[in-house]
Amino acid sequence: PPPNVTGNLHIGHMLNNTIQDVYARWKRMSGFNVLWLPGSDHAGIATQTKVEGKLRAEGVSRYDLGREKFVEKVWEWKDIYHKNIVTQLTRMGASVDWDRERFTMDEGLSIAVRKVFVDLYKKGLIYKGKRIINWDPEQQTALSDEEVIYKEKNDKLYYVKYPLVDNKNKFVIIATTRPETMLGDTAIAVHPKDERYSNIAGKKVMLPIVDKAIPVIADEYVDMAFGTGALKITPAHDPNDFMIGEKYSLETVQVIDHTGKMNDHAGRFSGLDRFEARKKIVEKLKELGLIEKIEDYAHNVGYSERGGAQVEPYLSDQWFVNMKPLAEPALNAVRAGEIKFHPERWVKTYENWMTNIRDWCISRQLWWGHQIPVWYNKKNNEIYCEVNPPSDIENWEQDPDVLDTWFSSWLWPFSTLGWPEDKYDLKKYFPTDFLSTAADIIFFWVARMIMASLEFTSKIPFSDVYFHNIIRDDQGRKLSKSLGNSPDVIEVMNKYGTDALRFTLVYLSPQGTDVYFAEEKCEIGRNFANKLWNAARFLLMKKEQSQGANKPFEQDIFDIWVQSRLQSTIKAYLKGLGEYKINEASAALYDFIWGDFCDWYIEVLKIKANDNPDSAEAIFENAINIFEDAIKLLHPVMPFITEELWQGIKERKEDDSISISNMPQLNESLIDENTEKDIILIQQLMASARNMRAEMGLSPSVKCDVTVNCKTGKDAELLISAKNYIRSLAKIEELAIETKNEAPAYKSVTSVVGPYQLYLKIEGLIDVEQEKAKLNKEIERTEGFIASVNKKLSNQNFVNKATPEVVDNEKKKLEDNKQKLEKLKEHYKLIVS
RNA sequence: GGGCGGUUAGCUCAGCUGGUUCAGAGCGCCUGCCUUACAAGCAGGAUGUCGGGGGUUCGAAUCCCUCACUGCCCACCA
Repeated sequence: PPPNVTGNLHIGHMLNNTIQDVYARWKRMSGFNVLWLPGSDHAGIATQTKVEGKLRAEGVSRYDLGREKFVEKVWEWKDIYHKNIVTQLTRMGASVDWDRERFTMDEGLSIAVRKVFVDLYKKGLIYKGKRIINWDPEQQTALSDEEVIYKEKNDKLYYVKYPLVDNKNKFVIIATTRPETMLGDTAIAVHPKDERYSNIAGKKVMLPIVDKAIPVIADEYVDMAFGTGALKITPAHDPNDFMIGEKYSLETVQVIDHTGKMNDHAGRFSGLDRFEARKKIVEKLKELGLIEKIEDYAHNVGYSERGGAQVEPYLSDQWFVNMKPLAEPALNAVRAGEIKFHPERWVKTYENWMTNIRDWCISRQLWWGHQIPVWYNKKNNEIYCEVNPPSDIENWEQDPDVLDTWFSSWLWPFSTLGWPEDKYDLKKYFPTDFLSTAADIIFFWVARMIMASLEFTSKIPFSDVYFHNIIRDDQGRKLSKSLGNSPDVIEVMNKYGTDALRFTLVYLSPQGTDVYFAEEKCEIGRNFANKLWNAARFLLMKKEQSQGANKPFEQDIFDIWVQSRLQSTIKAYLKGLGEYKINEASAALYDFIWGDFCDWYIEVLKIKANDNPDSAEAIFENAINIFEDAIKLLHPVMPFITEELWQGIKERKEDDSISISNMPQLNESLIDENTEKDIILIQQLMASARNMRAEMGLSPSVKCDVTVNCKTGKDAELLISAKNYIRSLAKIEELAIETKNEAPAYKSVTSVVGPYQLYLKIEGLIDVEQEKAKLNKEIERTEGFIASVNKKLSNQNFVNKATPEVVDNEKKKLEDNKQKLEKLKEHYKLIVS
């Protein structure tokens, strides 16, 4: 999807491009031929506005330059910003195919635009019509409905008295927010059932100031409850009034011109700005005693999305696309699930818009854009609409308007691949698979691409659409230049690293939410990168130190475990990416690499290598292989550091790259849930031992003695298999693993972990009172737990209705905790004695 | 007016196809560690009536209803 050429990459683009890059790299490493086609959009109004602004600062207007010169200036601007975008995309590591880069005003894309226009015109789906459209009086161009942003504004509601023609002492009072348009009133409307006006409907009132008699019509459109129940009708300056005007064949009188100033029909107000005129007209009405009252009134007012000017409903000749026929197949494609939205809820939004779709105003009175391929014959007003200009060009004049930017963007998925020619790229890469975009352009762009694709290629443009998160600042405010809360992406990359930023963004972005971002959050990614770096450095160092110690080593429980964890991680990773939950995929990697591999496996290997010096190199080589798999999985998110590490951990061929290596395949047979559970138990046991040490105030350098009473021989075996690791990692000198059920002879503190009762030997005195209190608390908690399980099990409903496994589980819980309670009580006695 | 979200530890959020990885993570905070990869680190710890109320169920953070607050989108009454 093409970014605009109007400015710099911001943090939202960064997220969007990272997401796209993750999918491109992931699929590429999974054996697919991936095309990620870069490009940029000429962004008609936005760009023209910027360039005009720049010229204005130099004291030049576009009219001074003339159309041709001005457009040249815009191309110059485009070149600068385009370079900027390329630099930034490269910097963030986007693995796009630069050879296929496109711009919406390329020759090829321009042909596609003209072809589409001509086809639609010939099919009768494009027409020119005089309508009320949204007019930007500053840019002096028409806008589509989607380009108008409504904001609440505090205004006034003016109550104006219109005298009856046949009785100048009687009035109809209308309420309006826009008194300046009254000069163009051609009727007054009331509701047919409104008794207040039943004897007035059909009569005439005098339009004040203008002193013209206008009819009072009765129409059900009028809301009796609003204002006075009487509505002034200004067909030239209000879309609803225009409708009523057509219905009753009312005259349209235009009083505001294309610059937002009052025109000649405004009489003595002619030449005034619309807002200035409002004041003057209200003054005049006051003078005439025709203002009943003025109230404060908050209402929604439309502004130009790009320029910010208050939009004027304006009657003019414009080009429109009849959207209904295009919308229907596009709606069906999404409803039928041919195109899937993620998150799915956007389907409703899409349906809602598509079912109420209105004609699209595509002509813009700008100079920057695709000029409409329509020529008018200078002599006979004949119309010529073709991709190429007429041969006798001197006899024709081209329509001066350009097309809405989106009229080229909506062709992007196929116009960039050579359409309308059916070349290799189009055959090979179209339809595409994946679109990632911001939800705010679902109507502007996504919906229209679907419509255009179906209309012109009979194919859907893409099968999956991901609406990415909106990035806000850490207080939840929108990022904006005026607030100064939009981080400079390049600066953030300089400070924390590109990979850190990329990782942080996707890690913090759960599907379908707004993300509160602050650059400090990049510490997450930076620290993670640092961890990776150090882990790799350590593994390599160890491997080198133990060169030649290649004796095969025995796989122990931790070796089986780490393989299982790796496979479980791959599974979660694939699931996350498949469901468009990149945060879950990246969290799975983060947890595995940091929590499992670094915190536990590497620590275990230190011990293992010490115990088996002949196998040391083999042990670390094996670890490096696992690490290599992990960084391959991570590569799509953190391309730079993973490449660097991948090159470093093994000998590589020149020109080889992790980005074209193969993703590790999921091997579910290596997932061993029992071993994973066993290791969790061992980890908990160690944590408990460490905790007891800490609570006893043992210095980390002091070793201690521990006895563990196991419930069964099998439980004991598990500990024996990890005995050395437990001793080392929990700093235990003597570790006695017993299956008997009595406390050791030495003085100790105790704790219970699953089937294990731990006793930590205490030298000297212990604080009996403190220990008693602790035990009491634990005993109470256990008793409470037993009571609640008992209650559950004595509930016949539970026993009968819950699944057998759940009931058995409860029974087991009860049994375990009863034993635990017993042991705790025994120990309590021991301490007290 | 219509539609769609959100409300879980001080902060930012996971969990939401109902039942021990069901109360979690990161940051922040407290304690102790320069343990021979990493102080951007390691070990340990504290903190929540899972927005209020009601319902369904043997069982609800998880499903339903309702209220409150909050964000967004669409339409727009002059």
